[in-house]
Amino acid sequence: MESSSARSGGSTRREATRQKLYEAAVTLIAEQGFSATTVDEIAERAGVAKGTVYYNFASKSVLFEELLRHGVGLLTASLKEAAEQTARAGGSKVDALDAMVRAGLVFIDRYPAFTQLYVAELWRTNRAWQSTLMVVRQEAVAVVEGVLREGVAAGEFSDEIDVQLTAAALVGMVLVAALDWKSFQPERSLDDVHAALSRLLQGRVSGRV
Amino acid sequence: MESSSARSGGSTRREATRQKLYEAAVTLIAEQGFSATTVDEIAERAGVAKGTVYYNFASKSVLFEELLRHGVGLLTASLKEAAEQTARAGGSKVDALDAMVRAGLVFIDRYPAFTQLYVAELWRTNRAWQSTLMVVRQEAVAVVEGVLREGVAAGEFSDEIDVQLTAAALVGMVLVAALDWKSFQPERSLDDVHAALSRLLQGRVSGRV
DNA sequence: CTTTTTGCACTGACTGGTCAGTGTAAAAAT
DNA sequence: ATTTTTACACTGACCAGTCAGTGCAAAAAG
Repeated sequence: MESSSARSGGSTRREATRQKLYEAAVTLIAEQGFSATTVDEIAERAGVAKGTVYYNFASKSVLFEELLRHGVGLLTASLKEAAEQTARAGGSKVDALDAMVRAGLVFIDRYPAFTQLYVAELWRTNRAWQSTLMVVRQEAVAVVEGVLREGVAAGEFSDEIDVQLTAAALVGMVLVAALDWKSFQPERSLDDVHAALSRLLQGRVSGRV
Repeated sequence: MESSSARSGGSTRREATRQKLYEAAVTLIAEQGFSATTVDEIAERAGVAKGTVYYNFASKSVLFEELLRHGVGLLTASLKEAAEQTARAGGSKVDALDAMVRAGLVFIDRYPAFTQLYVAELWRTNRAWQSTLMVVRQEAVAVVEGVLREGVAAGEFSDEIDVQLTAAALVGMVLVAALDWKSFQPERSLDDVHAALSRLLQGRVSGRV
C-alpha cells in the first residue's frame, strides 16, 4: 500500500485540507462565536464542500476543540521558549516575565483571531469543550506560575505574592491590552505596546523614575 | 402620559417583569452564549410566557442590548463613585486606582455572569450590538483613563505612561484575575484578591517589601 | 500493456429537527 | 377600561449531520 508516500514526504492532501478548515473556522468563530457560525460558512470560506468538513472532523465541536488545542499549544511553546531563553542568557526572573509578555504580544499579533476566540470561550460554563479548555488554559498559565514561583524561591519576588492570582492577573493584563491594541489602535508598534506593559509590570507607573 | 398611576421610584409591573427577564437572560447567555440560548429557555427561567418576552422587548437581540447597557451603566457608576469618594477623602491617585480596582472586584463578585458575558462579547466583530458595546466600553475605560491623566498632570504618575494602553491593561488585570477567582478559587475572600492586585498595581512584586 | 479493482478524499442534495417570531382569545392585574 | 400577561398552536427559515455517488491514482489481475 503505502499510498500517500507517492506525494511529497511532508503534507498529505488531508493535512492541507484540515489546515484550510482551521484557518477558515478561527476567523469566523472569532467574529461571530461558535454557535452563530455555520458549518456551511466554514466550508465555503475554506473552499471545500460541506461533506469534507465531516470527512475530516467528527463534528463541528470536535473541529473547534482540535483548533483550541492546536492554538494553545503554539502559545505555550512560545512562552516556554521565552522563559528558557532568558534563563540561558542569565537573565533575572523579571526579565523572564518581561520576555514572556513580549512572547504573548508576538503571539497575539500573529494570531489575533485565535486570541479573541479563546478569551470569548474561556469562562463559559456548560459547554462541551469546557474540560478541554481548562486543561489547555492551565498549561499556559502554569508557565507563568512557574517563573513566579522560581522568583519567590530565589528571593527575587516577595514571598507574600499570591502566585496563582498574580499569574492570572499578568495574563489578563497582556491579553486585554493586546486585544485593545489590535482593535482600537492597530497602528501602534509592538515595541510601543511592550514598553507600556513593561512599565506597568515593573511598577514604574507611580513614582517618577 | 398616564403619569397618574406611576409610582415615584417606579416599580411598575412591567418593570418587574423586565428585571426577571434580564436576570434569566444574563445567566443563560453567560453560560451558553447568545446564539445558543433560546427565547423559550429565557422565558421559562424567568417564569413567564414566551409572549411576554415579545410584549416587553422587540426581539431577542434588543433584550440583549438593553441588558448590556444596563449592566455597564451599573459598573461605570460604581467606578466613578469610587474615584470621587477617594478624591473627597483627599486620597492620592494611586489610592483612587486602588479603590477602583476594589469597586471592580465588588461588581464582579456581585454580577459574575454579566462580567463573563461582557468579556465574551467585547472583542467580537460583525455582530448587531457591536456599536452599542463600543460606546458602553468606552464609558467604563474612560473613567480609568481620567484618573491616570489627572495623576500625570499632578506629577504623581510618570508622564511617559501611555494612558490608553495602561488603562486597558489595568482593566484587563482586574477582569481576568477576578474571573479566575470566581471560576477556580471561589472560596478566596475579596480582600485577599484585592490585596494581591494592589501589590501588583503598586509594583511591590519584585523588590522586597 | 490494458483492464479491473481498491482505497482515499471529496462532493452536494437532502433530511429531520430546532427555534425566532406571530396570532389570537381569554384571563389577570391595575 | 386599559394594560399586561398567559397558553398554545403555528410558520418558515435555517442548519447540523447524512449518504449515495464522483474523481483519481496506485496496485493487482489478466
